[in-house]
Amino acid sequence: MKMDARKQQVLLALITDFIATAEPVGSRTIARKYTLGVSPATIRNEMADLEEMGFIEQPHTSAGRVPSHKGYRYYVDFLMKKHDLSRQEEELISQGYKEKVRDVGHVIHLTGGLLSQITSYAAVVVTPKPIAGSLKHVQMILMNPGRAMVVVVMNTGAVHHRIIEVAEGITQTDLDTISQVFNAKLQGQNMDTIKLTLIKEIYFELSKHRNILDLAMFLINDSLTLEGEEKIYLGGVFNILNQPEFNNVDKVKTLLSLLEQEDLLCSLLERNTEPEGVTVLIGDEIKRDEMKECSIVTASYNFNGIPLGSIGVLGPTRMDYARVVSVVECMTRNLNEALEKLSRGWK
Amino acid sequence: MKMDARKQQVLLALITDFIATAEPVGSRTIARKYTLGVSPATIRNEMADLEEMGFIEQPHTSAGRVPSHKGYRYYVDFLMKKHDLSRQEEELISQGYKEKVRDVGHVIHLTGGLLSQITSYAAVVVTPKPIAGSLKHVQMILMNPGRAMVVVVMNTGAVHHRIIEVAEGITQTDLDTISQVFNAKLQGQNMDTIKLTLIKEIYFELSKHRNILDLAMFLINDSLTLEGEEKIYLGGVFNILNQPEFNNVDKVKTLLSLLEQEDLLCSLLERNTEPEGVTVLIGDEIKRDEMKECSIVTASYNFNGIPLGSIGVLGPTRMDYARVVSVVECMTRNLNEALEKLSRGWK
DNA sequence: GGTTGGCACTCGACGGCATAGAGTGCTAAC
DNA sequence: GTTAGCACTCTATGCCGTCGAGTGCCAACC
Repeated sequence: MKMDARKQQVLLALITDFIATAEPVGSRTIARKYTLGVSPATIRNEMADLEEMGFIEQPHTSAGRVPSHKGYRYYVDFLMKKHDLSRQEEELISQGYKEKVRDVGHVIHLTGGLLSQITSYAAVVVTPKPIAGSLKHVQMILMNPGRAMVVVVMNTGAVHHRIIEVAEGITQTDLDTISQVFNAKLQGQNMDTIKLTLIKEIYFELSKHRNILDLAMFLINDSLTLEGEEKIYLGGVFNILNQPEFNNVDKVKTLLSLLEQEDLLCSLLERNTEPEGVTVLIGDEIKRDEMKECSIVTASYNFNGIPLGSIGVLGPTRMDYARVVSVVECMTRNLNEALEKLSRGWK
Repeated sequence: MKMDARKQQVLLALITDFIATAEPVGSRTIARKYTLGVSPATIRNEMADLEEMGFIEQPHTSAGRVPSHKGYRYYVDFLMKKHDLSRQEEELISQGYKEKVRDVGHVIHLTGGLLSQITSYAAVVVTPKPIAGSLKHVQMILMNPGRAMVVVVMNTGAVHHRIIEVAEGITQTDLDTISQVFNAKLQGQNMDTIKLTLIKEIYFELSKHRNILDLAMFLINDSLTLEGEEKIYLGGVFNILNQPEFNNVDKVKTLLSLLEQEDLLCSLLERNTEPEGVTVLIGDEIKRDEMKECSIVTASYNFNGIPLGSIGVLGPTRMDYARVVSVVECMTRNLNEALEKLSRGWK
């Protein structure tokens, strides 16, 4: 069987209607609401074909049709017309970013809030990976004998810190020395370079301070590997409870228990394959049984061309893809700009 | 009408049973399951009295009785027997804190996770207020012309940072000078003292650097007032969806939308009046209509005797108060110890 | 050959009804 | 003061019949 223009029209009408109403769509409804110029009987025939092709399915014999995941996929790839955001929405977004921006974490939070507010679905935003960006400043502070705090500032504006154990004899002066060497040698380098090529150089430089050499090595190997420190912003979860597909407490429960596993959420968001642009994952494409009735729309945001993290929207498979994709695109642009501003200064 | 010993027995039995089963409790049930030595008819009479006194109520004529908020309050204040935690639970908690502790934020996260896991309700933990504790180190880093990052490290191990705008002409050397003065003058002071008494001193000290004086003043007034920066850990929300009182999606929705308002949650947790020990807020005592079917058990944790923040458990009014109070007490103790360790070093 | 109207059939949603069961309050007896 | 008995109330449950939306198929039509 071949997909022709009229089948596309019917599929488009059906999905559009289902997204709007959440009710199975019958042939009569399509004939009445969408002017295809044919009778319900004809549409019934087309629908039977579409069902055979796997694009739509029937919850039960005497109900209308509902899009399948394959149907949504076809819709997103070929049929969907992105409509531009309304004046009002554009306004809301740029207004949100007008606010005085304090730091990266703040911007992330802001973005998540806006995203869920505008789309009425749940928003997920992953904060920058520490390895992204380059090192701006390292400072070590002796908290009390045997314990020091390492503070690392990245050029992205992200600040990471960690408490480490040091030998009892180490003084703040020793730590200052190390900090200075680190700053001199490592400033402006990105994390990969730091780990791979510069260990030797520092080793040499610090050899005159034999007593603190071990500490320095320890620092490089342990403290600066700040991996697994991504944080996540999750907001607007109550939004998706407004969706009729979540009027069942059990479904809400499985979804919520999944959303509380931050690391899992991170890995989901990082599956956006396209470097530029928006990725849409529909239903079982997420490869998680608990989310087979959900879809995720993600995009990654950049800083100086390096992908820092991702933003995403999570909703039911019956999500308004056209709108959400537009919003995510727009938000990514705004976020990139905001980060740019944050790093370069305003005027 | 006067509360006598037998009325107390009946009330205790009724509340115990209701907490366990979530079903209205009838006179027959109490007579059968709890050996009070009297017949159902007598219990019926006592129950009629208790209802008149406002401790219990009837959902409808032909149902058993259910505790009122007043009843729970009486239970918590006078009847409840705290049972010690089981060997297994104690184990679980201390095991959780065995893990290598990285920083304050990490401990907070850990605590929240354990709390929700053990109680099977939702856990809320407020991170330390920046004003608590004393200043350990200030560092200013020029990010690019006109923008600097201020990093403040507290003796509690908390690290706060913020980006500020500075005059274009300011160099890193200028910032180092300011940082040095700040550190010399402010180290070991708490935030209140800093704000109130030391401005003058620094003003004097820096007067030789006229050009950066304005910046210094700005910093003190703006950047160091890190208020409103409390973060919150919220976990185990899906737990309370297991409670039968939340099998209605509407209730879940109102609760969730409330829980997403972090500032509101903070203010709820900070209502724990008793400086030492556990505070229980029952139903409408929370003074929030959306939470009139919830209770909150909170306690505040300390560092060197200063209250830093609060931990809390949120569940339905039909919560197992005895158990939760014990757990919160135990967790507070453990958290205090962990913070102590974090600040003093292990051995 | 594609399109259309007609018709029988299917299946879930909804409302009414009867029944069962739990629990109470009252009364009279102990 | 306590207890047993009894009539009464109210909800939950399950069963049915009806209604309506929607389909699939068939025959007629352009």
